[in-house]
Amino acid sequence: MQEPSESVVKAWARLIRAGREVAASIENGLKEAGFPPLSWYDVLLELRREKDGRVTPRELETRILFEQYNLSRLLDRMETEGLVRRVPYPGDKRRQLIEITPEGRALQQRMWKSYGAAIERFVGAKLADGEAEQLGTLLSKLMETQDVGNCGGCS
Amino acid sequence: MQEPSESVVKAWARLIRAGREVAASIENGLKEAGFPPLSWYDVLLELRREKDGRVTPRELETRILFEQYNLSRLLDRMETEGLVRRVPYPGDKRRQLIEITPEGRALQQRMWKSYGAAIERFVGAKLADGEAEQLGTLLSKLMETQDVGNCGGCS
DNA sequence: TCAGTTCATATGCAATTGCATCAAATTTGA
DNA sequence: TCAAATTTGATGCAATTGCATATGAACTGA
Repeated sequence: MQEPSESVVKAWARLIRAGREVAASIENGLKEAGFPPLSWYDVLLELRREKDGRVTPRELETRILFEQYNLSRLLDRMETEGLVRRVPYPGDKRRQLIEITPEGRALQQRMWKSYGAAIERFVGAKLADGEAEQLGTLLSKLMETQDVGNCGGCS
Repeated sequence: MQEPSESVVKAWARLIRAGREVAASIENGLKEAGFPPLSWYDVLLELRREKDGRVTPRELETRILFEQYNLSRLLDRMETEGLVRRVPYPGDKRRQLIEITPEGRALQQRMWKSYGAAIERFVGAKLADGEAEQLGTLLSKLMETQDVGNCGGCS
């Protein structure tokens, strides 16, 4: 086993701490403005990005990194509030499509006013020109299974 | 209100996603190895860093970014497991000191074997030389209230 | 074609978190 | 010096999450 270097440990610690701090600040702002949690926004945004405003729960799950059972219940709550609707998936009775309602679209737009401002305040304003780009690039290296490994370009 | 630039939004999104992905991977490893969650480790580590192995809950709270009531209950669980002990704070009967036990120290050490390896695997191995340093520097800009503002260096 | 497997979603129950509030001890300030 | 305010920590209760498993639908392969 390989011991991580000091700078790696520090990067990890800061990743977690910065993420939590910024997320807490942003969530706070939303809550004070009377909005639901960020996870609701994430769902609404993913749906809004689809031309027909529909996605399967499975797809949503991977996009917003939610556990299946948690998403199922989040959708329950959002459906109760009239923000989304469950509609049958043509040709497969196991599956379903989650569809955003007009109320859902409206909420997403209202939330963005508050959310976007918070992102600018707690992220944008703290970084100099080019640093956001740089940060994004570095973070993307931590994501996904980028271990090509056994078959990188094999024919 | 200021709209965040695209690169800022992307950096924010990746901050959250990368944090979650890496944290999930690491927590998974710990769980599979039969260890408690990371929050337990955080507490043990903070205590171990003190020469006498003691800190007040208030101090812990800010160091590990835990809500007071959540920390109170986390300490309940850890105390039940014999990893920490609550001892009276001399001169103030409201306060207390959390003290790490020998079992707590032992657990911290065992956890580090697994935890350190995971950090190296999911963070260190994904970054080239110097990138961890760079990432840490960028992330630190997002933290703390760096708005000196009203009294920066006033006499 | 049908028994076994896999897939998509839901749900009961326990653990954890969030919120509001409490109780006790200390500090403040008139 | 004492009432009011503040600080520290705990706790009842509701909401959320995690885990295990259920339910029903669709594939798979002899």
